[in-house]
Amino acid sequence: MWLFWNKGFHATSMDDLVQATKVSRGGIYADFGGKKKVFMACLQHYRDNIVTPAFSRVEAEGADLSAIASFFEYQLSRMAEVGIPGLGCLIGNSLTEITPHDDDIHAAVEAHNIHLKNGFNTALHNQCSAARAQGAGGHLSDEEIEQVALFLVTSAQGLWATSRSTNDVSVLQQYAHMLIELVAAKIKGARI
Amino acid sequence: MWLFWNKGFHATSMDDLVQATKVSRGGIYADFGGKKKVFMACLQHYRDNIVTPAFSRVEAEGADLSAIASFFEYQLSRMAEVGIPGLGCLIGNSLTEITPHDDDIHAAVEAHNIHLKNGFNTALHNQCSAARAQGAGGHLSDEEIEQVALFLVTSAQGLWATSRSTNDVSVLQQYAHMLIELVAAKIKGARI
DNA sequence: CTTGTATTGGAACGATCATTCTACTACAAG
DNA sequence: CTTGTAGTAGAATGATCGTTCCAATACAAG
Repeated sequence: MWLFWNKGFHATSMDDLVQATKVSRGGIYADFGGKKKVFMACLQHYRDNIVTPAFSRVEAEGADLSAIASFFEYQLSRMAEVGIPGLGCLIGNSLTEITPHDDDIHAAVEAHNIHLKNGFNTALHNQCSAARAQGAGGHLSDEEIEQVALFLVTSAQGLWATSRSTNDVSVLQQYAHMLIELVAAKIKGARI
Repeated sequence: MWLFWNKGFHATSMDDLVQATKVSRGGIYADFGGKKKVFMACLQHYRDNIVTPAFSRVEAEGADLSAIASFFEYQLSRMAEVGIPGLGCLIGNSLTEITPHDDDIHAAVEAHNIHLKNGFNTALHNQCSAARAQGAGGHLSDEEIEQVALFLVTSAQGLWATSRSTNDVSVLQQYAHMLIELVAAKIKGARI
């Protein structure tokens, strides 16, 4: 998976996979059936083992905007850990490299985006409810909240994309902080 | 250029280029010297003929936030024109596909990002000056303005990336509108 | 018409690609 | 030990890749 994550689909050869996995050529074809099948399995593995644990804080019961902030900060810590420029997001990378030309992968990417959107959506609802309870704004319609959720999904794509080219982590940190700050302002109902 | 823009570097073959450009194999090698050279020339051509004209409204004398909004709206109109999912941004696509593995292309991407950041930066300065003159906020430090400019660059990457996978233009439109709205609020100095 | 100069289409080359196939090995079960 | 099963390494294959090369063509200059 790390190979696809780092180099992309086209630039990763079966030889690379054999060498990296220590699994024989025959074994890979017996287990998966082809390069694209391996890639699809990696996408699933990525969602299960990378995205879901990281996103769990947003999907937790009662998660609010601070959980969303925590999610982005976790991404940043991972980026700093791995080094910058880094891997970005496997699904985000696939999105630009092959999504327009392959329906299967397109579907996987779409499912992932909807997954993120739904998580953000409920957390934003919680945040708005809490804000209203405290008289601190939170007066957003369901439609507005969904728009903010979609805004966060696209923003995450921007963050991941940029993490593959910049060599300055602080740029990404400032981006994430400003993102949360602006969304918080939107929820508080700062006059716009 | 359209081939690279649509399919990416690795998925575009010299045969594709020969067929698309109606230029003979020998001609391409005589004029450029190799596939990567062609690609670099395409990057330059893209910056000169696509990015610069579109970005001119942001770089125009006295451009302000409305010019930035106009830039994003122009991007959206192009996307709607070409169809969604679309091409995204050639440089944004290259960023995720090959930037971490090729110094030359990395440098070209960085130069492009700095180009955008500087344009946004001066436009934001203008907007802040105008806001202060009208007593409508605009009290951002130079450092804050630069952060907002970088925020816009990364946001643009997110918009372009998403435009390659979604088939709903309205999602992108709402993203752009919210982006401008949030930045406008930030500049007005909405209590955050 | 005869040159000189580009530019062409396409063959040819070696490298690499994804995929298939064929021995060969390891090892548990009987 | 024999047998069955699973997994191994790696050769073989046909396709495609980027690149080089060359004979044929086009065409302006003389």
